[in-house]
Amino acid sequence: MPAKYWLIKSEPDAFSIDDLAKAKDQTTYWDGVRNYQARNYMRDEMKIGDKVIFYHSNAEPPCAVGICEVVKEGYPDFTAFDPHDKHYDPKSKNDSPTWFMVDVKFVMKFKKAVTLPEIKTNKKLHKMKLIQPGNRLSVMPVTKEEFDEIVKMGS
DNA sequence: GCCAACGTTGGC
DNA sequence: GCCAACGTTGGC
Repeated sequence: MPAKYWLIKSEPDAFSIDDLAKAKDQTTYWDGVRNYQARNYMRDEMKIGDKVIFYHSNAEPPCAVGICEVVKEGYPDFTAFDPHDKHYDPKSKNDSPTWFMVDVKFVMKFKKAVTLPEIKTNKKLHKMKLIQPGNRLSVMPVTKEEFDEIVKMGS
């Protein structure tokens, strides 16, 4: 199975790529996703070694800022079990979790952030889910071509 | 801070 | 099962 390519969004105020680079083992668990489609991607399709674009949403400007990779495949998002956690969800039970997450590890930060306007004006990226109206998925697949193009724009 | 786009929830 | 209300996301 060849590696797949993904894009994950984070608000830099909450968790930025620099936070990931500084994290223990430069690795974090991608918790708090409470969207079924994104959940399915993490639970079923993201595999160890898959490459992931790290995207800053709600930034000025919004931009792709670097790359990380999947180091642990879908497992229950335990933050959903903790009533004190911001992402607590009483629907999710230990024996039948509703929500899943993966672990990602820092790979590199782009020399130059690739901004949303740049992505929108690049013809090769017109098909990206990211720029389709109304798409608010925080985890989404990208093609190898799109991934390579963004890496090229960022270096 | 605003608001459009959506997903989810809950009353019926 | 419909649909209005509500909450969240995320660009601007």
